[in-house]
Amino acid sequence: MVLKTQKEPRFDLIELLFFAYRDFTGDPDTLLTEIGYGRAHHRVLHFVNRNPGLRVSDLLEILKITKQSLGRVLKQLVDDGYIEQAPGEQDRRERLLHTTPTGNALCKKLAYLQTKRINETIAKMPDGSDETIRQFLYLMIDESQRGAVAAMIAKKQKT
Amino acid sequence: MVLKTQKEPRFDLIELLFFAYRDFTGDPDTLLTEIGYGRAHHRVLHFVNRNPGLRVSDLLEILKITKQSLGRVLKQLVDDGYIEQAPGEQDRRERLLHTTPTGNALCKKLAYLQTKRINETIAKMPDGSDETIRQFLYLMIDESQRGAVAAMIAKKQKT
DNA sequence: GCGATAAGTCAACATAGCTGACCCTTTTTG
DNA sequence: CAAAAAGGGTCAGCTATGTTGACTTATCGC
Repeated sequence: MVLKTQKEPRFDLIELLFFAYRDFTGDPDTLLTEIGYGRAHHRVLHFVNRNPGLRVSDLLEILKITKQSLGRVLKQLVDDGYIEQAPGEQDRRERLLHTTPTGNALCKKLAYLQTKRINETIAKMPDGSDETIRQFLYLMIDESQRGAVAAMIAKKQKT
Repeated sequence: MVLKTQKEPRFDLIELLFFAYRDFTGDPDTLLTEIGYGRAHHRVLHFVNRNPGLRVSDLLEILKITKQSLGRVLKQLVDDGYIEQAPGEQDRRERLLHTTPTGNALCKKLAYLQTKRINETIAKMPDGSDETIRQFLYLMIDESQRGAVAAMIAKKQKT
């Protein structure tokens, strides 16, 4: 008897993930385009908003992009008054990042669009689905990264 | 009493989706980079493989990109022998697309990587989670698009 | 004082999207 | 049947976002 090394390809979940993620990011994309920003700006704004006082090098670690790539979008966000930088108190080489009230407002607006889609989806599903979905997505993350993600999510939501 | 228009932002699911999708696409990305391809090639190869005899305009509809953007990657895939084009029998203006055996093999290899992650995840979850996840992802898709996605997934898996 | 670290910057390049303007072939339509 | 429409291809140029590599400045820690 032949021993199969794995079941059939899960084209269903592969394709569902593709289309679901496309539409999930489509909502904010529309708004961002209107103000001349892209998805890169969204990511920076989001993670700075969620981690006030973040160091530049920590942000690079989260986004896994280079200093030069970050530099371009971060400079725009700072110039446009969405993000501010403050020297670290202990270590004055650091530029601790945080959103301005305007930046926070934009971030909330973008999060609202995505939350709306999520809430509308979950409202159509049986009770308890929420936890199953969270668990699935969490376990889809590289094991080495799960701790950091869990820590960020556990933070109080300073909206 | 103030009536809230919505619950708090779902930062947990927003962030889980971001990181899960990043790692989900990271597996094939590594392999693709080795052969000089990007995620754009993967998408074209995947959808042609899943929909043999697809017309170019149908592919544009699925990917929602322009003819010119598609042209670049499609040309490479054809030149490299992963995809072939055949004139339509009824309408000879059409160029019906299908993968070659080599193209199918590459596609399977890439699908294997993603399926592995999915299967390992689901193996850690309670029975029945599978259906909840499928339902969630399906409902996250724009309502107008769901029919087309469901139809594609329902196809027999000619791996 | 000196090497390491945090951050910023300049230049050049690649990928993958876009618009606009054309062309060729084939089908459809008046 | 001639003209319009449709399927597909291609050229040129632009934008967004990622990459390397090299260098500067300020500050920290030993």
